[in-house]
Amino acid sequence: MSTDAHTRGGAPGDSYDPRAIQDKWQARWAELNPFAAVEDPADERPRRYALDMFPYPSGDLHMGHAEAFAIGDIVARYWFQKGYNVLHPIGWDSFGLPAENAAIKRNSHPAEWTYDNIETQAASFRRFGISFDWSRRLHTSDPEYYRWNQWIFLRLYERGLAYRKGGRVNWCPVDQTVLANEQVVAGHCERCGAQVERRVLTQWYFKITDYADRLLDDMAALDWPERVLTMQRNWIGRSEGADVQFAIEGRDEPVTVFTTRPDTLYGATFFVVAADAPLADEICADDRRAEFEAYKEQVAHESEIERLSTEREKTGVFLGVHAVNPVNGERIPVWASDYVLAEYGHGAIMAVPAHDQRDLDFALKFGLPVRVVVETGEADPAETGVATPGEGSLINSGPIDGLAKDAAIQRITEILENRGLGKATVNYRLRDWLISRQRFWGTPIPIIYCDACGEVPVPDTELPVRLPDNLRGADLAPKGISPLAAAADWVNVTCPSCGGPARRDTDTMDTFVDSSWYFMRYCSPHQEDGPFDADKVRRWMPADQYTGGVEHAILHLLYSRFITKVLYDMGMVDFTEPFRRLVNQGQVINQGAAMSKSLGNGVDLGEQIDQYGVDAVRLSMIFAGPPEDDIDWADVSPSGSVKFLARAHRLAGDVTSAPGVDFAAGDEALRKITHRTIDEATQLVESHRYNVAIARMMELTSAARKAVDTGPGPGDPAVREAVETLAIMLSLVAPYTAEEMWERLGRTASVAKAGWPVAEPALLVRESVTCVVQVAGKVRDRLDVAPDIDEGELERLALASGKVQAALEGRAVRKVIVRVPKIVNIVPA
RNA sequence: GCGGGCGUGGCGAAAUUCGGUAUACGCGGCAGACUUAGGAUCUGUUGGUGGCGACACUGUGGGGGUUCGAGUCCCCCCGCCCGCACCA
Repeated sequence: MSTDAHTRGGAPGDSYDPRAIQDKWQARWAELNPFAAVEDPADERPRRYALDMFPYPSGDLHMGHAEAFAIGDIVARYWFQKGYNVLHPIGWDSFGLPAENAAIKRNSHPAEWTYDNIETQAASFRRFGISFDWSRRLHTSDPEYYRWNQWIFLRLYERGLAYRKGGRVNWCPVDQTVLANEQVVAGHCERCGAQVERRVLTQWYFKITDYADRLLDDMAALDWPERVLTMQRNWIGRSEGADVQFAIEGRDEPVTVFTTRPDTLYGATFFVVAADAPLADEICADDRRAEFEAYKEQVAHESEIERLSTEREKTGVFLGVHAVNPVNGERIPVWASDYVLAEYGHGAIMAVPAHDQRDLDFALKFGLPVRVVVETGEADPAETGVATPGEGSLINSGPIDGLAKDAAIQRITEILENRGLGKATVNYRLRDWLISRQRFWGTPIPIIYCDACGEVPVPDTELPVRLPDNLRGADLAPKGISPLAAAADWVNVTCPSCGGPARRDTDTMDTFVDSSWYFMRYCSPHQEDGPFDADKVRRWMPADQYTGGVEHAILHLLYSRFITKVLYDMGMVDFTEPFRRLVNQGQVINQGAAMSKSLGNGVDLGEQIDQYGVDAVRLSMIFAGPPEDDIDWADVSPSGSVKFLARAHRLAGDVTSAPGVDFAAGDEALRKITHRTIDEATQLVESHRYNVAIARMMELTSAARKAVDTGPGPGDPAVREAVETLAIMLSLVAPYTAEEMWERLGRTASVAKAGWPVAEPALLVRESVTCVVQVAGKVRDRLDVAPDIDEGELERLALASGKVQAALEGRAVRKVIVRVPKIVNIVPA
């Protein structure tokens, strides 16, 4: 017999050996399959859908995955314990660039790397003890999955929501593909960090802008973190205002500008066109051409960083032409500048320097006039250099003089509309979703180009358009066009419409298309005649909780909401929002910084598990703080978690009463603690304060220990009740230990389905409570009183206290506030 | 600059719903028990200052306010984190 510490203080076999327990129960769970969702429509238990953001299969699971899935698993396991019919699926977001890069490097096919990693992660998930329904596993790179991406694409195409257009797009020079606006962060590629370039290309788009208002309005009903909702709101960027037409001298067509302040139209003293907009080129006067071209060149070469700096001085050139203010006929000079964005609004603005800081900066730099048209009571902007964008009454503005801002906006808009010179309108920052990618490892776009028929959709019956399997290694190296273009056999097809020679689209879809509906596929993952079974989706969706990282606050979550609304409009689903509640877990960091190779502060999940066991790692993550807070692994004590779990485990071995014993005969003091713990822990779990719930479990553990050692003893039924309660509650975070405890208690697996305990109200009643007695707001005494003590009696007791009298120092009592039974505050004169 | 969030012991954090014992629970520290030993385990203790002590004073970023009573509500300020960033 070894002198191993764990064997002291208990019978042989009492040692807590996480690894042995893990191996044992992993095998048992594989047989029991306790977490399969039940599809039987006759099953009338409440249904719950616990959804986790599915992983990308890059290598093994890491600490971040562990935390996210541990949190999601608490919710799922709690619902299982409550007896609900729970859907808790898992799959892989398995298309994407890293697989392609790995294939190039290893001279192999992306599928090899991808599916190897999926197997690695699947094994790790099983080891990590997550309560998945493994029968629903899906991979977006399977043809059985991506054929439905293509099917959904075609439905959008039919509805005019998928369309091709030419235009300036974001191009990542490293990944050699275009990017959606959402994938450009501060001018850099969201994935690889390279500085994004501009290219003019014809690409496929999804018309998400048609849904801008619904995407905004429907947020009201979502139980999501405020910051995510705010980010989405900002991203959509709705602003109300008016389009106003300005005639340009020498141009037949007027030019429209968007403004949120049509009330300041009389204050427009110049006009600015985005330097890189075609309009600037078109209207530039001959004698200004050279100067303009030089400026355009300069703008084209400045880096994003320079461009984005708000500190930077304004630049621009006069284009030698004039615009005419539609309301007063005034001629104002037209300038070109890079502070006006070609992509937003109409790429041109009316400049009102008195009431817009950017316009004022420009006016002061180039000596343009400043005219105040809103009397705000502030100093003259031309003098101070500070624009006055606030409220006030209109001046120098003809028919709208004297009106307040809102009335003025309304009036001037009417005038413009009546004269056909403008109209009230809404503008959005949101752009359509660019989904084409010039890469291989993704869903082929199901479109064929025919010289005779043009753009022809692949018929549904010919789906899926499979990726060719003869491209590998260097064939996939980025060339600026899709590697698929090199697969001549694949590209050249006959036109589905006329039978003539035709070519496939060689781009693949953004992988965010794959992930924008996978949560519906989980409801019927093997469906062969559609993306999902509508009845089943109606039954399970929307997801009750969605757990994952905040990095998807805009991209994935916005796209998923959009696709859901499109499917709703198609009559395929009966809900308009896919995720009721969203939980963003914090990051796992180490020593104050994100884990990174360059810092050398990485923590390996597998090593942590080897050292402390799965349960201790999970417990440490959950106990460290609220789910949304970052966890600094340097502040966490997994060995402390092991200690606690070993204590709980030992307790289960100490219980000597038989399973099924009548708890009512047990020690009342311990029973009260148990039931109070049940009551509090239940509320805590439901309000997602898992760290506090664990604190309550620790207290129950200590109470049970005391009862065994120095109280009613290990045979008391109350001890069994306490330890069984502990095992069930612990099963949410430490499933292996809980299962082993359950078995040691003589119960039958699985503890995961044992049923969440219910507190008996009679045991929640307190015999006495502590009443705090304050004098002038300071605590002077504590009294043990009956919970139902009456006010007069409590006041009398409080005043009778020697400590209170001492604190009063003979002063008269002016006032006594009594809040039975918890507090008495005595206010001296 | 705009928007969102936050600030509590040596550390991670409780208490914030609905104003009512600030620091639960854990880590770390200190002391003790059991030990050949302890980096195991168990027990006790642990905000600060003063006092042998019962205790007293003080304490939730700073300042002010409301209240019998404020970590919690209101106003101002300071600091930190996140998002957006010339969006007309």
